[in-house]
Amino acid sequence: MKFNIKDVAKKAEVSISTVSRVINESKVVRPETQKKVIKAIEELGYKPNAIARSLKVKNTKTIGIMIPDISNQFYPEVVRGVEDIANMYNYNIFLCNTDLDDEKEMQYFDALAEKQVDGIIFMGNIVSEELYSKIKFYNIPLVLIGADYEDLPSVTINNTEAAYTVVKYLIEKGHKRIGMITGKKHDPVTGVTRLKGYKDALKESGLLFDEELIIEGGYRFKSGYEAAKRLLELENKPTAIFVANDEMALGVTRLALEMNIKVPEDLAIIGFDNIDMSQKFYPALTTVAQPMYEMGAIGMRVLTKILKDEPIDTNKVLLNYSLIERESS
Amino acid sequence: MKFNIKDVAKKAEVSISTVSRVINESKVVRPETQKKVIKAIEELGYKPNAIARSLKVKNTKTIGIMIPDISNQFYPEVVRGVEDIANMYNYNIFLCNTDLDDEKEMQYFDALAEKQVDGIIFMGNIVSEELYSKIKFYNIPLVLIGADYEDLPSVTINNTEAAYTVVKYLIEKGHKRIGMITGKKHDPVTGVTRLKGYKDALKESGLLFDEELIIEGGYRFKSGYEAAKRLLELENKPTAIFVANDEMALGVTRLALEMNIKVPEDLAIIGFDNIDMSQKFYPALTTVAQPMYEMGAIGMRVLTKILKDEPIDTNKVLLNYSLIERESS
DNA sequence: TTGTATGCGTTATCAC
DNA sequence: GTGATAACGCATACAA
Repeated sequence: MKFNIKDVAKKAEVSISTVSRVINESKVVRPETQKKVIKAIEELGYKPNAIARSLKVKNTKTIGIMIPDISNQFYPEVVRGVEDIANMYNYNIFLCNTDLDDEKEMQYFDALAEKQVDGIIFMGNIVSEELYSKIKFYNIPLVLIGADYEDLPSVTINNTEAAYTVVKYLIEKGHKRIGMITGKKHDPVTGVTRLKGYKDALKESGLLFDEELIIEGGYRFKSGYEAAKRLLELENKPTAIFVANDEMALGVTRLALEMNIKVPEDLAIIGFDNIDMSQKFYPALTTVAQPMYEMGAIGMRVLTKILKDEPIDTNKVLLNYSLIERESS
Repeated sequence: MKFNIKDVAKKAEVSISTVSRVINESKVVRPETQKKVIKAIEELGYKPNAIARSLKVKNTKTIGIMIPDISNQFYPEVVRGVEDIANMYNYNIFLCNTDLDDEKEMQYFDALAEKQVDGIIFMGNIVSEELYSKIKFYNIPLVLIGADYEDLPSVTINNTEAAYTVVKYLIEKGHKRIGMITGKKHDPVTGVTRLKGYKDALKESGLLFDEELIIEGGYRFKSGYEAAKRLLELENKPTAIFVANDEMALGVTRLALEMNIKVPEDLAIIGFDNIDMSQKFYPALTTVAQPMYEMGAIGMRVLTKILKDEPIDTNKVLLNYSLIERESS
């Protein structure tokens, strides 16, 4: 039931080159013969074998996307952006969940390389040196989304500045004790940068930094819930909490609801990411919107340009974030 | 910078067959020569070309997964299940978002077929006849998740029974007027089946069916919100609403919160799916848990069995759902 | 405009 | 235990 180009050639009474030509829409073939061939193709239900083709043409029209975990709220949207653009340019995408695990990242990278992907979209908190040197060695086009490293092409937002904006906004609203639930302290993208923005804003406003108000979170809902509990048990409680991601911020909101704390009157909460649920929660969460779909779409667009050897203006794209004011602040 | 088996052979001073043997861990090769070859491989940083290999061995260790939309709450979890098992058996997966669009489904199917995937995991509300005949014609192993059609292998839950259980539970709690926000009326999996369960429970309890209490929803948050509004504007309001999916049920909850309606005292709400957010929302949502991760994992496991020509007990797997009682009922 | 022949990087069959 | 060599299905340089 599976035919190849030879079968088509025989059926259409032409050579395989001619069949190949009509498949690849070469202009040179006579209309009549083209018709014959197309007829044969349809009658047999023939489909070209992309594997064989790839072997010859040395590209696979396939890219890989490496993300921490598709079942985490944040990533599906960027994957969607990648996919829509990939689809537009006739690429298929390999999905790889790395769980932020170095070893898994290496394994997937190898697998993608062996499967001859034309390029890779990478999301992860850090790029290990080992991975970096592999990327260079095998010379596989790769673009980073949401993180930045060395000379690799990337699309990101300015995290420090965004955090700064948030805290500044809170200060202007009159808050003097502002708590923060951070990402992992050593995480260069959601951890250190956002904390730095927080500190910058405080300093600029002449507020002093109080270590007690900073709690390192673990990104998940529960971790936000528990960090908030600690913050609210302080004698000198914060009147506002800036949380390094929405998932945790929703955990904070949940706790406030349970404890009958009025949001935003008694406690203002601001998150980061603008995940889908942040607007659906009650009260709806004020948050920093990262243009997730766009980050994916633009990342993929950059990749296609690299693949087509088109010149790119910058290989460091910085996208705009925006503070979305909703009910929690 | 890219080497092939020939380069390795030359460097190790053996034939390419020998290199191939060590790569594929054939037992027959002498330890010393094996060492030589491995050394050469490492020195060159050689990676076998999986495309060329596939052409020869006629499998790609690749499967495709077709889902409506990865950025919709429900699917990432099942994709995760698929991926984890796929990974275990050394398969990579092509991700395809179909948006429930027939044409896109066909396009992706063709693309996957051309790329010679070994099998396909399919999620969608219905299987079009055209798609079905293609599946048969090209004879590509495919398993359905969350839906069922003809003789195709599938993994599902008993939707009618689950809906029946929900409504029965509500009736036992004393509710007499129970509203329902359904899926699309013609959707065989979330639409007709769940509505049937609702009707069955009513009938069995001697309650009469009131058309006015049924509203067709559109699956999304907003659609639930608006359907609930209509339900609550009725003179003879329902005291409970059964919603065909969580996303919409959360919309209902949001409305209740805004309208200061006490949940569950004045209005009980029950959803379907047990998406991640349903437990995080306040009040937490009572819902029917579909074992999403398991559906993906088991679906993939069925697929691997088919691919290995192992016997499978049934090609129709029916998984257990469970009613998770939380704060909204 | 069409056909013949070669090779893409592997694996597998057969000798040796 | 190892090495030649013929496929796998296709695209393409070259010949006709």
